Amino acid sequence: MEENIFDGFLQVNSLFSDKEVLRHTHMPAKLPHRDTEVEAIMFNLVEALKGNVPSNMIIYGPSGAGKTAVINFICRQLEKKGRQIGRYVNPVYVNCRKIDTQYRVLAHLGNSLLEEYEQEDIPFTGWPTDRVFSELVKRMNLKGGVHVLVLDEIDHLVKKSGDDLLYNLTNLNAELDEARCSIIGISNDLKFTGYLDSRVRSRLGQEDLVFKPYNAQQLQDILTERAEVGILANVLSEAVIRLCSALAAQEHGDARRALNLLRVSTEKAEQSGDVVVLERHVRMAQNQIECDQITPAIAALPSQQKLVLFSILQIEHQGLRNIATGEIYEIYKQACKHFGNNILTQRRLTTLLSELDTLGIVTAKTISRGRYGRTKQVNSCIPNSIDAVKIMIDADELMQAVGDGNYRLQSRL
DNA sequence: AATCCACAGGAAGCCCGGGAAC
DNA sequence: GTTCCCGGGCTTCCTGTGGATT
Repeated sequence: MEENIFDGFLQVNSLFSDKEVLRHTHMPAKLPHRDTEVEAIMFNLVEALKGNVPSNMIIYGPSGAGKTAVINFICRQLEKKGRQIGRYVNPVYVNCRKIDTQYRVLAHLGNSLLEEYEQEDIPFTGWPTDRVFSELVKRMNLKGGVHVLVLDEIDHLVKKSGDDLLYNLTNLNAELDEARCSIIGISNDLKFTGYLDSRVRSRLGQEDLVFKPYNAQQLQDILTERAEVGILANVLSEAVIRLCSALAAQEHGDARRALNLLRVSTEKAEQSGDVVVLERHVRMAQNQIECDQITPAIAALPSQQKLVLFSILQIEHQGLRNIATGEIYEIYKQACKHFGNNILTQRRLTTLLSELDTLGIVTAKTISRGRYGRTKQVNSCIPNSIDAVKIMIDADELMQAVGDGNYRLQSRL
């Protein structure tokens, strides 16, 4: 038979029985260690099934604490039950990190109510916002019932574009006569209501719920349960599961991270032709996950942001750490000249720097050096195994300029 | 205790491209 | 076509500030 490059890989015996189960997007039939949270939310949302309006809620908790999973789980059940008993309950989920302006959230909500009425799509731009809003009201009234609006990562939207949207949405019930709605906000930031107008705060935060991060033991339970379904028997030792749980527990109890770790570790074992997962596979997986996250993030950076990162790396290349904003700006200007880019203001650079910080590519801590002023103290956090400069240059036409720039920091000579 | 550095980061506004409405 | 609106990227102008130094 003719040889094919896939042959060797096909013959490898998979260690998985169902890999999907190990993805965080997979919805298990029950959610371990979240009983009280599920109950609290259900207790409120059951009002929708009785024809009343549930209270608005805010749900807090760090990433990977199961907030989104719990809400999605309940919403599915809610919708199903509603259909069974002939009450129209319509949960709509919006991720405010992806859909991050007032206009787009309203348009998304409006378009999710489209199907049966042959209305037009609300265009992604063009209309005045208040027209989108009244169109949304119209459609909700046409549908009737109770609409449960889930706004995930709501703190992100509020920080970016203020609380106008929430002001309007919490006022929705005053505009609706044939339908009712209630709002569930999900936030990573415990202090996020501080950014809200007091009226919005009181209307939105009728009920709060805080998700605590999972501890190592709870993560272990979650992993064990998923592994029973997703991974073949005798592939995993208890020690491996305990290690994955412990590592993820250090990362503020992130269940998503724990699942990834377990899945990738098993993949690593599979690739090395082993039939059991060992501790070293977990270490490999940890590395892999880190690289997988950061490489595309760097490649996808806008050119100007690449130049900022490039400047930081140039300075670090000279063996310096804890770089000040002014120093970065100095090198950044040289880099712009070298690559023939226009130079942005230092104010703009500050913002770009903060964005790199939130992306987790650098850490930028504002410190005071007393008489020598306040500044950000910047360090890159890219693992050594990644050649960030090469990634950026490969991914960007504007950075293909030839020759070595000779970057010098006057201030530290 | 007062000063003062080197910035942080908010506010407003400009310009542009994309699109709707008239 | 003109005129409206949104949002992103950016500049300008500005006020605020922690703590070493005076």
